[in-house]
Amino acid sequence: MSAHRHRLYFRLQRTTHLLKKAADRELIAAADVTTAQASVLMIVADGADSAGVTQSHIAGRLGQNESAVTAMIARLQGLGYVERQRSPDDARVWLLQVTKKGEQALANMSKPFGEINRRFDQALDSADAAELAATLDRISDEFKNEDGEDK
Amino acid sequence: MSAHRHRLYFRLQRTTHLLKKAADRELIAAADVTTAQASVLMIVADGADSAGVTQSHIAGRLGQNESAVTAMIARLQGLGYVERQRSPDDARVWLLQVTKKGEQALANMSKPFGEINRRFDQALDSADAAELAATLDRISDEFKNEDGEDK
DNA sequence: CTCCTTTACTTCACTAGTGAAGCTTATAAA
DNA sequence: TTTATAAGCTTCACTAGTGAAGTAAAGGAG
Repeated sequence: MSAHRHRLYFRLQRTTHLLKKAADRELIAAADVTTAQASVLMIVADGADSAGVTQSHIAGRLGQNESAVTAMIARLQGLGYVERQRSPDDARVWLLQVTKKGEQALANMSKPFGEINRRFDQALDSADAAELAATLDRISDEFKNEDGEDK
Repeated sequence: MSAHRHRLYFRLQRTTHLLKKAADRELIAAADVTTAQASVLMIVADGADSAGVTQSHIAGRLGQNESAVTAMIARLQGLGYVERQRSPDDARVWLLQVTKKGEQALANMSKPFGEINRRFDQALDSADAAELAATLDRISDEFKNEDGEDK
């Protein structure tokens, strides 16, 4: 009954929504990307060593459908932040890479993200932050399992 | 640096997204409403005593724009879950009320919500739940302030 | 009483996601 | 080898939000 008593679903939803709204404003102002675009861009940049990241990898990372990634990559391509080319090994998959313009956008993000994190740390002390991260991971584990990739 | 170290923004986003996805599936199956619709319906039902709830009240509660509420109420009206009539005191405002069909939907929600909360409680003990609620409220307070109504 | 600002809601173009259905390419089994 | 099944991506119709711009009614100086 604890979750019900604390209305955890609604609190989580509302807090995350507020945070996204604030973060989107700062990111758009400073780097001309949304937070959703930033997440994808960072995942692509992360796998830069491995000669390209696939769309299904991104979907798995974010817990989203592949159709969402298709649409997002189309927007990022349109903005000139990522490029894609067919994998030589598998004719179904696209390998994604961040363009120069994408790198620039990533660089421009660090300041607004720093600002967001500063505000986070203002609301939370170090122990709270660690506790929150652990709690969120436990909830994710509980709810990802219906169709959930991990890793 | 604590927030950064724990990638709190991404964890919060991902966990909330996963949770919404799971909750939407259960709610749609059992009550034929989405979680977003459920939130609004519950707020309208909450203010049932006061002869009607305004749209801006809902927007303030959820931390959303009024334009989002306009669209949502239109959908809920189309589904037959809410009704609205002009306030006698103020010709600008609509007073919202839950219909019989809406009450039925609310009744049908309690089982799936119970299920969601059961899974929550499986991942979290009682102390974690209280701690999480408090932490989320602190974050909300920190980020709602740019254009934030409270109450 | 008029003018000005604020409040309540709407409209529009846009981003961002879901789930179902479909296409193409890989892969494994008979 | 054929053939069935799975994997990677796409398309479609839909929900749900943002922010900017607009309309109409209320309220508060002067």
